[in-house]
Amino acid sequence: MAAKRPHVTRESTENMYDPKDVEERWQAFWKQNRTNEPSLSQAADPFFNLMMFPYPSAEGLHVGNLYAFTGADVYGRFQRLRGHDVFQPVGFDAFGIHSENFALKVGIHPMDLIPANIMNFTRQLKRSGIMYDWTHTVDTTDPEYYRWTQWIFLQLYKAGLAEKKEAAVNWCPSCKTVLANEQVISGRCERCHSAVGQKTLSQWFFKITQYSQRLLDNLEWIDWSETTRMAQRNWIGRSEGATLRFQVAEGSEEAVSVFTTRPDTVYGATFLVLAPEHPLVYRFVPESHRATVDEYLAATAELDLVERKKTDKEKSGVFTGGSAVNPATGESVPVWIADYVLMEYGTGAIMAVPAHDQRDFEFARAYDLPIRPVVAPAGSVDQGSDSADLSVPAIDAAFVEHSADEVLINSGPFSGRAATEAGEAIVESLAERDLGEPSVNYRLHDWCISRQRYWGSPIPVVYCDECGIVPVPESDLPVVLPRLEQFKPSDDGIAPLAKSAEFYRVECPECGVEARRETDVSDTFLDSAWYFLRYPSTDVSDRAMDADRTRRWLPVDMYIGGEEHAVLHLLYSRFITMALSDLGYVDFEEPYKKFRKHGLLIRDGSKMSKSRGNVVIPDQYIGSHGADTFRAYLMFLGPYTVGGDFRDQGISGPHRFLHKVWDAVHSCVEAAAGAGDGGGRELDEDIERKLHQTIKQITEDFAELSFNTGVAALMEYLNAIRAQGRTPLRPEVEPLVIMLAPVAPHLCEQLWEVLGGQPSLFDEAVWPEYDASKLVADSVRIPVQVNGKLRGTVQVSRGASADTVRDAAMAEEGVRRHLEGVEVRKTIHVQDRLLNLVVG
RNA sequence: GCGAAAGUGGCGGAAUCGGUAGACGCGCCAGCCUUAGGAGCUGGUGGCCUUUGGCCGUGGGGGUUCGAGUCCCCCCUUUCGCACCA
Repeated sequence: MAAKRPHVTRESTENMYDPKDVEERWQAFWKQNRTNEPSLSQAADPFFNLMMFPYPSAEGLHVGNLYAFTGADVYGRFQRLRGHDVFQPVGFDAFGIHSENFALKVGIHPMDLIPANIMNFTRQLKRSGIMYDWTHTVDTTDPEYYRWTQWIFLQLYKAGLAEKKEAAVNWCPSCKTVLANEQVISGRCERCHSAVGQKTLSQWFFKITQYSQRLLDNLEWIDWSETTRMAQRNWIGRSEGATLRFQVAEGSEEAVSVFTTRPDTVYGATFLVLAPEHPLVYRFVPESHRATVDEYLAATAELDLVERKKTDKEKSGVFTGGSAVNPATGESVPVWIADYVLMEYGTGAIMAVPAHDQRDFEFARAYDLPIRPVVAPAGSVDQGSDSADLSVPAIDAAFVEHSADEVLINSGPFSGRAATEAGEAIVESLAERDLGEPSVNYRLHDWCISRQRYWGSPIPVVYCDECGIVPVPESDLPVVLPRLEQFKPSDDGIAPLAKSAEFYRVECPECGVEARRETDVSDTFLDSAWYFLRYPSTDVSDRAMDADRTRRWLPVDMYIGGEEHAVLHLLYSRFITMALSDLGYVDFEEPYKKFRKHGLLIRDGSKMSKSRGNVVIPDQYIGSHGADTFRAYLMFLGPYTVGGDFRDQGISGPHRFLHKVWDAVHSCVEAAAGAGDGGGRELDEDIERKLHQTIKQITEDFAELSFNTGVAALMEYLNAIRAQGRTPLRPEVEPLVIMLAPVAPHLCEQLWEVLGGQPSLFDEAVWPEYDASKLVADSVRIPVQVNGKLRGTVQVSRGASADTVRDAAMAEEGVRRHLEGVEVRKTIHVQDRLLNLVVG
């Protein structure tokens, strides 16, 4: 039996790693010493590390929340160890339909439920060791918070950015409230997935569309995940084209405007289609057609958005009986109504060019309307001629190409010109007769913020018969949400607060006559659109934001959150910030310097859900393994920005690792005490190189949120220390403790102290720097290939010449065998990397 | 339909200015230590074969190259956005 290698493991059982003890001790220390509370008014090197605040559900903290927070926390602690003053607050996004529905279900009032949930969340978060500054939290349901949400509404109102208007809005029949466009996913409510209908109601809108172009332009330079920027770009949906006017009769003042991206095809516009909701619909309907039109409009009104927006259904529509004038040809074209034209996009009316638009083509086929080709495929007609035949070709689809190669036909003076260039010329000529102009259209809509629900911030407005809409004076804020015992939403679109005379009866702030409060509450997304602005100023009671602190801490340095908010929260908060910037309240227009999305956790290969019964309860694992192990496992199980698969068995790897780190540090200190030195002897060259390589790797990995490879590198480094087969030395383990600290903060605080450091490590320790000259060895082992296949390796000194390497390679048995009887025709040598011998 | 990302051992995943594929971890196997072990330690672990050696191998098929997981073309699959957007 070979001699046993000395174990790094310690024999003694005192000083066993007990996560529970260690974690409780350091959590108490942090609290007592205010370790996680940077000086908001004086910090020299501020770094605002923000994570999306949770909705405090009754089920408690979900492992998905904790995954997100842990990654953000590792990043924040890393920045702190690198010398920044890190402000890392947390709060609760506690208003909203979700809480309200849950409260209705269990019969507990949200005003009782939410504080209990928040307490529970707070307890769970504190256990997990996240570096929150608990002295600066927000709770969106606290009147001291939503007072400023209401204040923001007033600022936008005064600036003309909030407007009450009657509009066809999305109505969720199950949540019994209107929804913003962003909350309708494929025709369904994002909350409850019911098919959304449409209602015409008077609602408050924020004019986010006024910011469309700026919101789009800034996407070019903000440092965000590319996929998120893409999602916003798509959502804003800019398209360039022209607005053209089809007069109701030759020379009439009255006209139907259409938006088109293909003005080059206007000569092929053989009919006009209005959305069923278009205000001019009845302008075209003679008595003879009234009945059929009525019938069609009634039928479409019945459809919910899921039905209405099905793209695979047959096109349906009805002839109005009227006609309008094609501005290019001067021809009279029939006006139709069809539900494939949407009131919410463009002008709610289109010029139909069946030959060159697939939808128009299908509609024309269904109703036997004329199809006139005006764009010829490249090469099919001679440039400059107009010889194409006017009969409809036997095509079964619209021809939609339009590059510089396609040529216009049947287009009067524009025939024979390239499609792209002719389009601009046509618009120009129509503009001369005031029948059109170039225009840009956006998909983005104004943000409907009214909600006919109870659990939200009241919209601070009063309606007076004398004065009209009167904003609540700022000095009267907050408009407090009263405790209503009956707060069920109703089908009629009337908000629960409308049943409380005590709430809505009010004197007009301007003239003093009896008036009525707005009884709708605002969208939860308004609460969350500005919460990060409040964090540094939570202890300031006379304004939303303290100017000095805002300047010091904002914009946010790093924001980490889920991609699901790519077009909701992230777009709204950009808009609110931009508006506040224009109003002079902040001096930046983009709220987040950097945004990174994290991935999603799945469990054993499938999505976590209550119905599958595979939801991970963090408490259970923190209880059994400790928060540090749980954190390390979450960070290790996959790439943070992609997500990963949570498997119970996997947690033991990081658990063992932390135990080994504990043992290594203790045995180092014990041995050093026994030897009477500090354990601070010189490192071997190999381990020193490994250390510097590790520092480089971890520093780069943590900076780009690659926590899984970072943790792996720490494990590898510890393996290298242990493989030396002797008691670890202080210069080996000390950097390990510092670099592991972001991941396992409690453990490392303890070990830092064991090493003789002054707590807190996060105040005292300095993130190690690597020495580039120590990254590589003097001698390197490089692979030798013959015809690209690996045949051996050789050890040569760094920088060795091709000849030296080849000589060494020739001495290798495995290489020589493959060179027998053949001629080396070519030698590829990449210095310090590889030698490839090409033989014939 | 459009757009984006991704397909690597039994599993989670490393490695993409082209240069020793499978780091790290789980699991598994063997040994040690133990009254015992679901603890700990040591070693091994992509597949196949005629096993001091060799062949194959990163979804499939082509290509470029001395050399391809990585670059190019085609195809398949999955996931996620958007979706009658005029």
